[in-house]
Amino acid sequence: MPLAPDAPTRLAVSTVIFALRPDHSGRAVLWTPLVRRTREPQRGFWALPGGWLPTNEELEVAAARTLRSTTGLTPKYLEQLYTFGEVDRSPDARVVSVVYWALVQSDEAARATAGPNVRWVPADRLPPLAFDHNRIVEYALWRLRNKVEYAQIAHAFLGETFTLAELREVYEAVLQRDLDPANFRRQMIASGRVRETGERLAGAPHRPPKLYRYDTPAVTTESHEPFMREEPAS
Amino acid sequence: MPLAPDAPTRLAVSTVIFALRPDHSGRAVLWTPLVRRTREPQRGFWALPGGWLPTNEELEVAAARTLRSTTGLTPKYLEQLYTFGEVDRSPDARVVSVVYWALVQSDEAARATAGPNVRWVPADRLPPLAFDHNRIVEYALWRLRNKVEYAQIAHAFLGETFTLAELREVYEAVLQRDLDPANFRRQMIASGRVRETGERLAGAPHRPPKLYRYDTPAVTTESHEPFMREEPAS
DNA sequence: ACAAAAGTGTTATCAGTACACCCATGT
DNA sequence: ACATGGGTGTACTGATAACACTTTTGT
Repeated sequence: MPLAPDAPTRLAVSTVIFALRPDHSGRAVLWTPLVRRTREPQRGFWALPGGWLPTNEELEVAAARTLRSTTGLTPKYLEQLYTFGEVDRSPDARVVSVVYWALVQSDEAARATAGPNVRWVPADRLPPLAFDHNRIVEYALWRLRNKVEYAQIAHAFLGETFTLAELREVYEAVLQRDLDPANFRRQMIASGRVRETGERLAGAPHRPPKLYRYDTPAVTTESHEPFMREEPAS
Repeated sequence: MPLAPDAPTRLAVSTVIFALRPDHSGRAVLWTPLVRRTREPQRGFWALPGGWLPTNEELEVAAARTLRSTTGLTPKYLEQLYTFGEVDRSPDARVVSVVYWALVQSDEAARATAGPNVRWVPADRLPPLAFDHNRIVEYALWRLRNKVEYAQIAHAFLGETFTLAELREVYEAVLQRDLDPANFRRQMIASGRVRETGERLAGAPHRPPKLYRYDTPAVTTESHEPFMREEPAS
């Protein structure tokens, strides 16, 4: 069905959400929550959480609001990903989607409500999604894997304090390869991304590891993104 | 003036254009063309080329079209930059702008029409622009400077063939620092980004340099962006 | 004592950098 | 011949990677 040239273009906001969950073997892997479409077009298909952009709401706020109302989650990291606007990406109307990507803490993801219209799936084994959402998740995954190597975002999957083994587990899950514990430790400490809390995590049948916290970079050199936010709007 | 919640949100496409031009001392520096606003709001201010998104036109095509119709230029590289949508970025209505950035060849920039409503300015010494366009250009500059270090975009400023000195001049202009000619040569050749044409550039009072051309990477490993285009729509 | 993970030390390799030096051309 | 930029050689340095080894806990 060709679009009338004067038909309005609709503006939507969607978010690709990532969280770490153990897979069947206990290893942490990336999962993403999807919502079932309850109306046409593409009714019944799984899709990214999102919605139309209200005239008086900021893009990032709309992203945080829609993902919370559909999945119950509050992201610890939220960043604009890309704007998808192909003329034919939705069958009925011209829809331009400003897509964000978000990271949520693992324990929040664990207690997340997964009702009949919310489903968590491994991020790299998606079912066929509505519209062009498969491609969007793949791009978000690519961005996450890229960005985790140079930016301080891995701690967004973790709580306030964490051990270096936990942090390394995040990197390994995202990058899908094992990292040398010794070298990882030195790199993290040298990077100044983390700081010791002075406490240790006891209880395991081995030497208790030190606990670290994310170290807000004081006045480091040039940020990686001029207008990056530390905390998402919510 | 507060916006009515049901007022429509308008969708615009704009482009930050970069080209290299010699400054007063003959060194190449980045310039960008601006267009004068001929209607309210912000009439008389200089702004990025752009326009409203037609319902049946692709985003990237709209970017290429509006920049050609206002500046007469055809970009050699065109990529989405970011979507700016703050509620108050335009005084009268909610305007969401999908912004692209473009690189144009130097000789095309040289013969570009610079009428009374088109003005070229050095990219890092902008006058006060309309809306949030200063911030947008700064972000585009940051992206360009970042991306030139890992992606094969520098040749977009040059013609079909070029010497390594010309290519180095591009890098030096973008990065604003001198590069060692010997090391630059080795890095470029080792990267596989360029290939010898077999020809040389004679006529100068010194050893004639070899001419190179951009080497389309055959089946290199993982691209830097899953859905990057090699050629812009136009 | 032992298993297991935390944490340290040491070395090899590689990319980036600095800079000395030779090469080939037009004047 | 000589000035000028093209082009090659080489040595230094810092980051990464590989892996042997020591430390500290619960059982």
